[in-house]
Amino acid sequence: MLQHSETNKSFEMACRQKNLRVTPQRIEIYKELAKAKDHPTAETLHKRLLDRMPTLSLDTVYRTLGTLAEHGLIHKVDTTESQAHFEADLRKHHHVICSQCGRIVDFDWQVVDDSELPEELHNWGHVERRSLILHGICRDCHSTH
Amino acid sequence: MLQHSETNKSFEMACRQKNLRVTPQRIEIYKELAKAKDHPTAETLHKRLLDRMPTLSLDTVYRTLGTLAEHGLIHKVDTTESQAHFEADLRKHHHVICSQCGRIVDFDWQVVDDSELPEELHNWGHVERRSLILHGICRDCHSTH
DNA sequence: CTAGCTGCAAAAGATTTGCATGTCC
DNA sequence: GGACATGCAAATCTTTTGCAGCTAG
Repeated sequence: MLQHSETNKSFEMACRQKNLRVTPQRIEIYKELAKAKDHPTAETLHKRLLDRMPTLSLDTVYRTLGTLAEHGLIHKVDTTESQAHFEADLRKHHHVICSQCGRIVDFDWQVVDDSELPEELHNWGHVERRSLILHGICRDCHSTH
Repeated sequence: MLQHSETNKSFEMACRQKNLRVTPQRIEIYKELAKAKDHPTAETLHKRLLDRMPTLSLDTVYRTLGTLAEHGLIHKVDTTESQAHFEADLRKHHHVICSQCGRIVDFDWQVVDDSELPEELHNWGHVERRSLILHGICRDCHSTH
């Protein structure tokens, strides 16, 4: 993740580096995503931003998230759901998803990050990122049920 | 995966076990998915089946895949795409996805299957399945570009 | 200035639902 | 026979696109 108080500056620099214009919408969308811990969808982010930016349109949120993801400034979470979930944290990490409530939680697992990939992949092509998804039932849902 | 020539029988038994009716549509959809190696979408499967079953409707394919996935007879692939991809192979395995062409390829990686999960997950809840997604550019796309 | 972004409205794409009919058990 | 599944059509949900005006660089 782009760091702490630096977040904004780093984001603007990253945009410039990719020839993306720095607009107030992009800054706010990025800031909102960066501070979110719940891997929000475009719609969720849009709702959260409406207070601050009453004229922000949903399609701008979609476009912005798409553009940023395309340029690697944010990530789309590998999810089985119909709505796309996003995150600004670019550090290596993985996700556990509760099949019941759908909540997505981050965790680290260096075994997955650092082990050499299996032989059979050596001539598949170039692997850029490893993303593990654990499926299960979280404690809350399990005790509720 | 339910085995070879047994596929059909096993599938029917699995359905009965889950109290799902065994209908010709379900059998054909499952068979088509089981023999596919490309993790097809509902629409793709539907097209493939239309020759054999001209009256099969797309919404039945959606409903059937949804039902089977819900009961664990097939899996939805954890994908960042808008269209859902399915597979009948229930054995532990993982996926590499080419960001360019979108093709999904299976591979095995026992390190991921067998290593003990990180401490921090011990009180998250109950993890049922591990699904690793590798993102990258496949050899074909890389040489083309 | 001008290429790129935004907002609006409308379209497209993907999936779901209501209902009448048909079929599995 | 009755609960469940299917097919059709229509609705819904999610995302994308065309276009005219606006804005960052």
